[in-house]
Amino acid sequence: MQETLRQHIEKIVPLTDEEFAFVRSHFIVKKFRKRAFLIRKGERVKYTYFVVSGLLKLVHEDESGKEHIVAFAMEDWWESDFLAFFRQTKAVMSLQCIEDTEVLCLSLEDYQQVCAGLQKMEHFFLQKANAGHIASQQRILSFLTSNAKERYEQLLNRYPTLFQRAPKTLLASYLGVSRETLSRLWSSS
Amino acid sequence: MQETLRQHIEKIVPLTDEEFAFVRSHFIVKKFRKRAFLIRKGERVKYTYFVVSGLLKLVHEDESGKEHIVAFAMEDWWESDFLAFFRQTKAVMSLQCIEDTEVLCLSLEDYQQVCAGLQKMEHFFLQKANAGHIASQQRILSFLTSNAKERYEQLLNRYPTLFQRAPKTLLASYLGVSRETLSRLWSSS
DNA sequence: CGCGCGATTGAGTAATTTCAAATCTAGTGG
DNA sequence: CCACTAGATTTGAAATTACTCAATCGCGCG
Repeated sequence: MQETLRQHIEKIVPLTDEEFAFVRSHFIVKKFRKRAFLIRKGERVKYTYFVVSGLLKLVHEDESGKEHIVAFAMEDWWESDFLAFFRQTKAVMSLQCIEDTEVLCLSLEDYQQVCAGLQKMEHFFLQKANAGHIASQQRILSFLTSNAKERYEQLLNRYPTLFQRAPKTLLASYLGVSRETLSRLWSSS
Repeated sequence: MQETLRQHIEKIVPLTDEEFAFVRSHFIVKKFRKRAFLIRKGERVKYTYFVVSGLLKLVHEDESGKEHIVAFAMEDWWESDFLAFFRQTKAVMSLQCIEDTEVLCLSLEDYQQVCAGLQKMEHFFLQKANAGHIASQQRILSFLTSNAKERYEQLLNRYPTLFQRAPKTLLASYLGVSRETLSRLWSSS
């Protein structure tokens, strides 16, 4: 399982065994069952998570109790309520398992120690943060320029397995339309 | 003008005069008139920009020629077509002046040299990238959970000067509604 | 076999868009 | 200082799109 992490990091920065051991020592492994919460809104956000296997949803609940999916997270993704994590405030969103999931957990303190102890890792996280920023901007762009059907196709192109792994209701929530509308768009293509 | 940059950086990492001189030496100053383009879609993206003064829009044009505003950039903001900048590919978006604007330009090579030459600066950019990622996620969240009127109020709360500085058509485009709809929401509050 | 969850379908309603026309405003030249 | 024009904003009305709520369908699991 730690091999997943190592390969993931080495796509960006090569590590010696010793260096990886140092990095690895700051993470702890956790396993969660389907429907379990890694982060609950209102609570403190202890970790940022690297997903080894499984599928998660980052959701925000509005005043009327409706759920909105801000992001999915699958193998090789980092996820958290980043605002709450970095600022050490209460979570605004929840992070919940769609499937049984295994993650590597990194606390803010450990994150800082890894960055401070190994210059390469700060570089790695910079690359990841930039990639995350870019990905979010792409998603904003798709909200502005594409209708729900096009967004649906883009999503499935990028992450074909989601179609099998997540109920359509959740995909609709991610795309920002009702499940009924998604269903209708679906049949009309 | 370079003082603006220094203060901006020192909000996150303190710099000696010498260190700042090193950083500063990698930027070049440019001034643009209202309506001028810093980045044109289809062209190479040479720089990431730090806005010293003025106001910019990052826009994407869809197939039908309609403009969509991905982001505004004002004093103290960093902006670029980051995907194209980091990957050194053709711009998908354009960056254009809404007002006369002064920027500090940083090429990818200089960006890397600054990071490599001064650990603190890599740390600075990491903080900025994380902040940018978080801000984009907040915007996605507002698309999912708020209607156009609420998004409009949130925008004006966060950036009150935009109301004076940008034509309403552009605000509408940023919010993802037609200018007519924005006008109507506006009068009904 | 029947229960329950997810997905679909239908009908009516609400919100948004589009296109067109009317207003308003700031800056310019006379 | 005023009239004029270009750009920005507002308003109106019809058409489209998406939403809600309710009912139905389909399928896997106990």
